[in-house]
Amino acid sequence: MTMFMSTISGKIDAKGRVSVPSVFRSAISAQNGAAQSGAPQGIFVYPSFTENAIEGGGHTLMNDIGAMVERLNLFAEERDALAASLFADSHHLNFDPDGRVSLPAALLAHAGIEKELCFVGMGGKFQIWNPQGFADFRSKSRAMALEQRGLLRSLSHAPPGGTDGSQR
Amino acid sequence: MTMFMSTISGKIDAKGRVSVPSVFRSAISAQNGAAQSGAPQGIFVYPSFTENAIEGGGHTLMNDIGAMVERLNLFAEERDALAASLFADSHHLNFDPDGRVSLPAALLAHAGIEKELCFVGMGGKFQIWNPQGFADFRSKSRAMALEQRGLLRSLSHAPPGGTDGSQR
DNA sequence: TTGTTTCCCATTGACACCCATATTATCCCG
DNA sequence: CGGGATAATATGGGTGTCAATGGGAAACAA
Repeated sequence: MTMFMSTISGKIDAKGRVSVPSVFRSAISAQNGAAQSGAPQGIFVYPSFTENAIEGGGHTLMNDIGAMVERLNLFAEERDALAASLFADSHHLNFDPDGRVSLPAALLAHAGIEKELCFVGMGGKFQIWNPQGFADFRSKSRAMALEQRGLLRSLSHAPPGGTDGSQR
Repeated sequence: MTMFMSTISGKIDAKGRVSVPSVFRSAISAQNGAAQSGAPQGIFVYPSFTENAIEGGGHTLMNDIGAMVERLNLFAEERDALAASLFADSHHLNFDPDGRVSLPAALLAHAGIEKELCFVGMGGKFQIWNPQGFADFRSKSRAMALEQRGLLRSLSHAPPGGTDGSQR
């Protein structure tokens, strides 16, 4: 399975375009099953619920979110409300012939992005951050991850590191 | 199963390339199931959480980590933080036709590597160290191992390649 | 018109591929 | 057992290709 990883910085040009890193584009075509030549290529993006960042991914990501909503045992009203809040702020962005997209102004505002930004791989999805904002988030995350090391270790039934127990 | 073992030194050339020792490459193709002709070759690397070293391995290593995150039943916030810590600093590095890779500058900085480095086998994964840093780490490990002699003795019937880290 | 979006092309720079050489390991033969 | 030949690896460097980025021209909207 192909996953989004690494952190790649970029910037928005005078026309509001951003290059989606090529490694991310490959991951997306893998997700979308690049088979269909005429298949609509591009990414889905929406504001992160918990952070000041933009979140995005390929088709499968949006499908998973839809499936999750369906699976929840909610009254029709509640489900509609949830679906609305999930999808209302979501956008499908097409690649231009050079693999660039134009991020909607509302999303840029939510993430506090002016010109500089960075793409952050998170496995099944990715996020787009204001570089400074991500630096802050990262140090917080690292602290949390360290606290959770025991939890991580107990969950990995087949730790790759053998007997030494050190898990990253 | 083939595992990473022994310590091999190398250096970074003017273009930032390093030869991955051939014994490690063999171990990796074994891990990746070299069968697949089109299988993506290369290594996954990320900064060690606990040491000033780079850590790496084959596909299975990253798959295990991904599966681990999937299995976590956390609040979105915690999960994102964890995923960011795990994936944002991870990189997939392709081999050039001669088995070399280019280590990202951020990782080199984390490990304090300029030109000289050494690959250290750790069973299911390996580490890349600044040679001096590893020497220091090893003497510390040895001291610790001595203190734990009782523990070692109780493990003496375990498979070789244990926790003492002595190689070469 | 004016502004916005989409496509296309040009430049730059990084990286991948290829080849050449040096060093080491392995094996065969004398 | 030693010498030499052969293969495999490590390392250095030249060059072509591709990704990123900026800007211009054509389609489209208001």
